[in-house]
Amino acid sequence: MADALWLDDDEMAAWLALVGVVVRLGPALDSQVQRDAGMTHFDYQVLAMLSEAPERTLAMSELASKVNASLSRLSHVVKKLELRGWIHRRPSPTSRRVTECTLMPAGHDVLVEAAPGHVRAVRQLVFDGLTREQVQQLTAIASTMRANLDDSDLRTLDG
Amino acid sequence: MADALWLDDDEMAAWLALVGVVVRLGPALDSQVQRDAGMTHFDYQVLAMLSEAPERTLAMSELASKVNASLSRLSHVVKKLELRGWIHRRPSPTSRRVTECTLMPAGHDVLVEAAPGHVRAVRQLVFDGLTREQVQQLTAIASTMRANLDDSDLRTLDG
DNA sequence: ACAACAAGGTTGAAGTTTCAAGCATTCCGG
DNA sequence: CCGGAATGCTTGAAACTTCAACCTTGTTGT
Repeated sequence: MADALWLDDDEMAAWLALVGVVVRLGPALDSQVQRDAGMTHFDYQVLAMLSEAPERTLAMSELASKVNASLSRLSHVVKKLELRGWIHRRPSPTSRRVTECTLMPAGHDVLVEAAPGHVRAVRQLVFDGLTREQVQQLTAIASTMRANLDDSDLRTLDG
Repeated sequence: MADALWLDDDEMAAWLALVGVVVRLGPALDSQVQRDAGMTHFDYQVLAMLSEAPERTLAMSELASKVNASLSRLSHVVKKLELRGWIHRRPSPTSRRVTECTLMPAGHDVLVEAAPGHVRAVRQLVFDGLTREQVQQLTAIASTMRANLDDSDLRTLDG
């Protein structure tokens, strides 16, 4: 391990800027959705994914992977959303170990009401001031990083 | 506000890629530092910032802003780290309402031990596979987003 | 001086996330 | 067809974060 050195200037600048964004983006989206719809950004994503699914229904596992969450986290959150009457859970007819979640009308309504504000927020917080070129650069960069992150899950990072 | 439309294809690609990164980066760093040093990435940052400060000492407020945290969050965490003997808190001699945190030798030791692994992780997770140009692009892009995010804190995003 | 207000911090409760364990169901090799 | 392993999901406890309330100390305006 010859590379125990810290980052060079360019990298450090990028690192600090990135951390600044990562640390603020979540909370910023959270507080916007919270204000507009009384729920978490994560709750919102769950409803949004269901609304785009066929029958507005997905198995827990599929839903979990779409919202980048652990099954455990999702299970807790879905329980909460079910209590609010926004989602319904039932054992799948086709396989007795899967649970299907369906977006209820009440959930769809609240989603529809929250959506415009959320879109505006994403535009303002993320894309405002970026050129079209930068948007494409961002895609490339983030995709590379995403691949790095996925790799490390497997090769537990030890080297 | 005529723009209640969702994102176009380029933007959507960037958005998904970005969310994928944002959602994985924190946990990935967390689990690395957890494994190597039995603490959170956030704990690590606190120790790291103190280690770079003059006298290895900072006021709570300064420390909070360096690690991008609320004072409340920091207070809870510092209490925990103090219990572990890594940090010491004392009222400032110069102003009776500020509390100073100092990194203790034990804290420094644990930090030194964790640092190389952390640096390796950041390199592998973030910079691996990026060209030098992309690193600079990233800085520009993230800085713009950071500015957007900071603005929105003030103008509460209502339009 | 004095009242109001801002700044620096802490705390407890409530909400969220993670962690480890557990249960039932399905798949697979022999 | 049997036993083991993997899959899908839930749960309770522990850890963490946020939120609102509160205390104390400085500051400001009058």
